[in-house]
Amino acid sequence: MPELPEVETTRRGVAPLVCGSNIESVTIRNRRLRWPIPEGLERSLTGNTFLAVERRAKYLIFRTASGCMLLHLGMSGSLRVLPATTPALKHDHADIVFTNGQMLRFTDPRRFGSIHWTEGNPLAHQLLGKLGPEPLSDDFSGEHLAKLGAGRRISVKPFIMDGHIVVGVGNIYANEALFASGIHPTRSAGRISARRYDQLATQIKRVIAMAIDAGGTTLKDFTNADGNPGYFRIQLAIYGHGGEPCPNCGDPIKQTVLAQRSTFHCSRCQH
DNA sequence: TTAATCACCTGAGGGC
DNA sequence: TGCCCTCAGGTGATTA
Repeated sequence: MPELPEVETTRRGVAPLVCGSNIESVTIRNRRLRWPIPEGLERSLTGNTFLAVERRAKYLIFRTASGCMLLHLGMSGSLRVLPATTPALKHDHADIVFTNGQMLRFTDPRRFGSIHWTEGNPLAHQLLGKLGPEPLSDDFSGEHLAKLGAGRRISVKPFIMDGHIVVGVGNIYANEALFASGIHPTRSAGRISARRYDQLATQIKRVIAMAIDAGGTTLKDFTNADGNPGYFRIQLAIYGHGGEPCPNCGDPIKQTVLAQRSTFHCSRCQH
């Protein structure tokens, strides 16, 4: 289930394989995703060349001379570069075929992903324009969290998962960063000191950077551009360890539901 | 304006 | 073995 590190891993895997490749044809088998794949995407892409593959939040931006394709992997989406003759399977939604005999294939069983086309500035697209800073950028800091959290009653976990606050912090990394910071996930965003927000921002950066270095997180659905799983799961301290001893104090890790998401915390270490 | 909830979707896993 | 149910998750839309 792609979070920001998985998307970045996908970008790094795909970019060198598709940049500079000329698009010969586009096949859409099933337009039904979170939003329907736009009619005319085939016409917009065919004959073009991918100039660059960038990322903003969990969106991949495929730049061409005439516009950009925006792609979100959703919960279960994946991109692979394959020989153009590879037979399609049930959940293969789109193939972008290059003149060099390769193709970029988008697969998404749960169909939470999406594909868009824009001829304007992709960063100003309605889905990207109002997003918060990238977690690894200098714009994201404890000061930023403290400023936006002031006066807010919302629990800190859904607060840091809100893309308008900071992008790319999904459920797994929110659990891990809060545990590493010693902050209880239900604590109100407006009741956390500047010093603790500094710790939290540092831990969010650390956890996400580690996951990117490790190639993403392996859960049920994620494979990178080579079709191989990520390797971060073995380093998860708390996510998925409900009932097991806390690695710090040995107390059992509690599993609850907060804002409709599985939440893991240690009552002794987090407050 | 803020916070909570709903809706979308399907594979995996467990119980019977 | 097969059926049924529950769970998981990101995020925009809707509701309170």
